[in-house]
This record gives sequence, structure tokens and C-alpha cells, in this order.
Amino acid sequence: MAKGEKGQRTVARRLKGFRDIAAGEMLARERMVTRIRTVYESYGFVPLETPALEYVDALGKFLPDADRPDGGIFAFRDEEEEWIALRYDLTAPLSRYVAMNRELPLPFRRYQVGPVYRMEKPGPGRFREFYQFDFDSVGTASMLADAESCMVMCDTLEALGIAAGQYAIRVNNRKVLNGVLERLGGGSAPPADVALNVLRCVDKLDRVGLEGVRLLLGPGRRDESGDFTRGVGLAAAQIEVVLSYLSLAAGSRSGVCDELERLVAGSAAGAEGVAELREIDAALTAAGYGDDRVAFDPTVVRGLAYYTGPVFEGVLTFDVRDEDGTVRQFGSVFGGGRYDDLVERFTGQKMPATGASIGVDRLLAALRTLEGVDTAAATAPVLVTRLDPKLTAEYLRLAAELRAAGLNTELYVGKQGIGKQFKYASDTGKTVALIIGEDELKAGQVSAKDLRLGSELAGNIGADRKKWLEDQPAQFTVPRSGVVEAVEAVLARYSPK
RNA sequence: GCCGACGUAGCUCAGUUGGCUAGAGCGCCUGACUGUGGAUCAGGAGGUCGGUGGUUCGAGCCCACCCGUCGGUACCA
Repeated sequence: MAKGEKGQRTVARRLKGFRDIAAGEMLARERMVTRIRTVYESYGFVPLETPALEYVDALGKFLPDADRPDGGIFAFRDEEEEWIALRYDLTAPLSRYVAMNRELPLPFRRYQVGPVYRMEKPGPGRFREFYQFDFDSVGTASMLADAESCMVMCDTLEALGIAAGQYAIRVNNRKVLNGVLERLGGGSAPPADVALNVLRCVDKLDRVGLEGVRLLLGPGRRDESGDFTRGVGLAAAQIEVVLSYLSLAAGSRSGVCDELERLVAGSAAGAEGVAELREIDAALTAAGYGDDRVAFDPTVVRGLAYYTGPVFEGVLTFDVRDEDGTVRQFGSVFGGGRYDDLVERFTGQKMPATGASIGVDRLLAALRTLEGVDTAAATAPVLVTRLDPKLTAEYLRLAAELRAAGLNTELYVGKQGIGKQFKYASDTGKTVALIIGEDELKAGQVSAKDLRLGSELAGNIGADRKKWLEDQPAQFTVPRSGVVEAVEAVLARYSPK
């Protein structure tokens, strides 16, 4: 290579927060998506796909008083100078779709899976491109739809192998939060920005604790790193209202409702919120979803500004450890709620809606730390080797025969010798390697090698490799006519159950 | 965005108070072994020490800025 050319080579690089997903994770994700889809469909949700790109106004992300999009999204201008952006969730596109298809039978219940994009700081398990799998019911204000959302979340997590005690669905109602905020304002709702700031503080309860929230609501808080966060500046009496709300004892759903009712006394919004929660409780109880699976939790906020009623989140309650063995806070894997105003933006008409979204990648990462998630990167368990290229026609026949019998089979199409072919088979996760040389051909036989057994036994090879090769304890020869049965027998040793 | 820590082979790291051609383990490749991956042994490849500038006779080491990673914080529709 000529001098200087190296500097002109293109550096292989990848956008921050984006990632390549290789076979092992890809296959695991597909299995997971299939299971989730099965649950969603069992409730009658139907699929929808929408474009990854939307006009920014459809996403509702123009900065106030500015002609350009809010930060946090990937946006650019098209040739007509219109702002276009990658979707940051699947809910806004759904709203746009419903607004454009007014003839849809209501309630419209759809599911959708796909990548969404957010220009935020990436972290472990947090990416700028990630998969969400949503289900929503549009066009009904009934709490039955919200209760069902909780049921779907339970069924989904359990279908993914997370047992009833290993997760919790937590439910709250924005209207109850608004009721509390009204009490701060002496009976009327406080200014929107103050309300938002208070909710943000409440949302941080699990991270900063009750005392942290107290500081954040008041003068501000300095964290361990010395960083100072400005407080909301509420009066002491107001802070006490919020804290007493947050200190509500967790209990049965109906018990939480009783306590909430007292706390928001005098607030119409608050009373309505509690009434809605009672409806959800009744539906869940009738359907057999008890407090152990779905709990009412006054501390649940969900950051999304567009939620108008019940909000829910699904959290994992078992410890998630990374490779170092350190316990990692996994946060919520499921999130959702009611958003009654989102479609109205387009149509001017009421179109209540509710639903939830599962973070596919995040949950997959958590699940991989549990047992039982298959991360094998192979799609075919069988490799037909090519010991003698002159016999390729025979190898092609053999491979076709195995496929016809329903066995995924790869024919080695590389150019290396048999030794390398075995290494390739083992590196690509094959379970069985098949060999036909002149000997087998003459005898009407096929040699089969159990590669996994071979690996297990490899420790015993010892010094006398010659003898080991002669014995080949993991290898055996069968009549050509019985090759399918022989391969199936080996695979059966390793198939689950 | 802000604060802090850290960037040395594919991976995990070592590298004395600045001093010759920058090391190890694992992995990878090749051979012993052209009908056998995994054992063993022998060899080999792979680094602009994150980048740029500066201090110095001399910088992986010191200084500045930049980039990246991690942690915290803010934001999270």
C-alpha cells in the first residue's frame, strides 16, 4: 500500500448511542417479540406499521415560540425546508394515523413494534435507537381499557418467563396528582411550570429519597458529586402536603384508594382520579389480577407530559447484575397510561386513548441475566462438511435431504480443509458435523460427529492425540439411509425439555 | 448540558521519581497433524500508548485543549 494512503482510508465508526446487533441477540430478540405479539394478539390487538420519519409538528415537538424542533430528537429539513424527525415513540405516530383514518371502527386496538430514536445521553442499557413494542386502545374512555392494559402487561411479563413475584405493575392516576397539586395552590391548580417541577421532584423519590424530595421542593439540593440542583421553592406547608402524600403506606388497592380519597378531599379532579382507580381495581379483581401483581402506588408519575389519567409502569423486582456482579437498577421495562388529548390535536374532536409500551432491548438485557434465555447465535445445527470437493454433488444431495426432513443444514461453502471445517462448525455453534469421504461413499454410510460432546470430552485428550483421533468417541458412522434419524437423535440430546 | 474519574494489542491489564527497538496473560493466525475443531508443543501477526499542540536533550508518564468511555446530576415528549 502506497505511503500516505493509510491516512485516506475511511475510519470504520458508528454513531454514539447506536449499535450493531449480532446474531445471538437478534435471534433472542425475535423470540421475545414473538412471545409478546402472541399475548397482544390474544387480547385482539392488530398490527400497524408507520414510517420511522414524521413531520415534526405531528410529533408535537416544536419549541414554544421558536420555529425549530425541541432538542432531544433527530431532526433535519427536507428539500422544501420542512422539519422532519425520527419518531421518538410510537404513540404520536399512532395519534397521527388515527386522525388520518377517521373511519376506523372504535375502539381501535393496535400493536406496533419498531425502533424509536432519542438524542439523549446514552448509558448502559440506554441507547439512542431502541425497540419499543406498544399496544393501545384508541376511542374509549372506559377504565376497562386501562385495567386491560395492566392485565396485558402482567400476561406479557409472565409469558417472557418472569414469575408473578419477580415483577410489579404499579398504577397511579394523574388526576390524583393534580388533586394534590390543587391543594398546594390553595384549591386551584398551580401554574403549569410549577406543577411540572413538582412532578419531577416526586418522580425522583426512588433515587433521592424523601429528604431529597423535601430539599428539591424547597431550597434545592446538593448531591454527593457537589452538584447543586435548584429547588422549586415551595413553602414549608406546601412541602408537607406533598410529603404526606408520598408517605402513604402501600397496601391493598382499595386501601390506597381510601387514603388517597382523604388526601385529595375537596378537589374535583382528585376525586375523579380516585373513582377511576376504583373502577380499575374492580375490573382487575374480577379478572383475577390481585394486589400482588398490580398495585396502586401514589409515587408513580411517568415523565410524559401528555398523560391525562391513569399511568402505569412495570418494574422488575429481582436483582439484575452485570458482568462484574454489581447490582444494577433496572428501572421500568413497561410504561404507559391514558392520553385523552393527543388525537384531538389533529382533529379537534375528543378521542380518548390508553396503552402501554415495553422496552424490548432493556427487558432483553435484564432477562439475559436470568437463566433460560437462549443466546445461541446459530440457526442451523447441522454442517455438511466437504472432505473431498469431488464429491460435492453428494454433499448437495445430503444437505437437501436433511432440509427436506425439516433439519436446518448448512453446507460448507468455504475453501479450507476438513480440520478448518470442524473448527468453523464449532465456532458457528453447530451441533452436528456430517462427513462423507470415499470410504463412507463406498460403504453407503455417513459419519456424524457430535460437536458438543466432543467439546465436553476434549479435556481427556491427553498426550496421545493419535489414539484420540482413532477412537473419536464423539463420532459414529451410520447407514446413509438412516442419517436423518441419527442427526435427530443427537439434536434431541440438547433440545430443551 | 454540568461535575468528576479514566483512555496502553481483539479482551483484561503491567509499565519504577520522564531515559534504549512498549510488555504479559487470554484470544487470534500458522505449523507439528494434507480424513477431524477442542488437549499439548513450537512459531507468528497485531500498538501513530485516544487525538492535537506544548514543556523537555528526551514524553506512555508532565501541562492545555479536543474526542471517547464510565459514574453522578439535569433532561427524558
